[in-house]
Amino acid sequence: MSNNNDQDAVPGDLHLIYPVGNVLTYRLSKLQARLNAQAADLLRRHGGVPLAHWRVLLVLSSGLATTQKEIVEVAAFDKGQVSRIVDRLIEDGFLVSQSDTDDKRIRKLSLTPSGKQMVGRLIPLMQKRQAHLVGSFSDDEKQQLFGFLDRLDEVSGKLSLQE
Amino acid sequence: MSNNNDQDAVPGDLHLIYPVGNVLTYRLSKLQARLNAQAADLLRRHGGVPLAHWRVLLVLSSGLATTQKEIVEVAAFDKGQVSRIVDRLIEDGFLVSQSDTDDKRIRKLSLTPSGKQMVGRLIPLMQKRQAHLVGSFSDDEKQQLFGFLDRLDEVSGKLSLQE
DNA sequence: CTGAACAGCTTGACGTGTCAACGAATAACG
DNA sequence: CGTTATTCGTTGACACGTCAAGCTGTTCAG
Repeated sequence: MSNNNDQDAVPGDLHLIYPVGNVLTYRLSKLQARLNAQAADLLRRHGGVPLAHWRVLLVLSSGLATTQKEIVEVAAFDKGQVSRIVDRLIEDGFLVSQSDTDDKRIRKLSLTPSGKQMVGRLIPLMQKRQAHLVGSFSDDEKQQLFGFLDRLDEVSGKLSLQE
Repeated sequence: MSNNNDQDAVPGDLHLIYPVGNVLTYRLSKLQARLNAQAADLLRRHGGVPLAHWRVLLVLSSGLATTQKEIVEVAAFDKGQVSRIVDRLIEDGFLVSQSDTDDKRIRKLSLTPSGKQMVGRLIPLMQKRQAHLVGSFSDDEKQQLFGFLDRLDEVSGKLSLQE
């Protein structure tokens, strides 16, 4: 509270803010960037698809979703993005859709042989990667890490601070 | 390895992969998304700039950088992105650049009064947010969390796994 | 001094993510 | 029934991020 002299606190050369790298959000941001780059690289080198496409394929191949709505629910993706990615995956021959249902809005999605082949080929690599990532963590530590993430998830939603 | 029967392992309905939400990278991805949304929201509601612009302004205001090269080094941003963002910030009147140096390639950047005012106004809010985020963490836990992130940083670089 | 190497920055192309407006189909309500 | 609300999906607009090619200016070898 009391923003009385907030901008008085800004002389010529400013705040001596935290060194950026120590701020949680920057750390997470950078880590995420590196992880994404690593995954994208792995996918690219093995003739795969872009990362976001892969994630959609994975969800579909797992059987947890067969429609775009379900993909959105299961994986918390944006429905617009999913719509476009599904289009691309169909163009690329990895998916097919049948609107056969009695609900004509719905696209029932399924992998083509080519799509299954791609997923089957990449899954072992991606699993190996996951193992590599958490490999140095004991079960206890994993537990703790995920607990921390859970707690951050909670506070990352509500931010009352006045308005 | 031995992809002998990878696609044999892909019947009609597939692998029963991990439930997505338990995979580290998905968790981080989602957390990051929420944190970004929260920050962007805060900035928007207080008449601020887009998140990426804010990050550039913050680095400049901290005195840790006065050129684009330095911004890139300090904050690990992409130089292309920084170039464009700086352009925008100049257009928007938050920054000025002088190429006065004896090296004519360099843009020396500095905040305008308007820029300083904006930063001065938003910094307390963003600090409050950071405090909110790590508020429930004891010093010990913070230590641990950052330790975990460090370890993940390490393994997020090298991925030998054959090729 | 001149040419090759390099440094700072710009630009293009593309992928990722988010939001909001919209269309079409279905469901719900009177 | 028919109107209204809701749902699934599409589309446009924009911000974010990454990579590589290209420019201009500087440095350094010869």
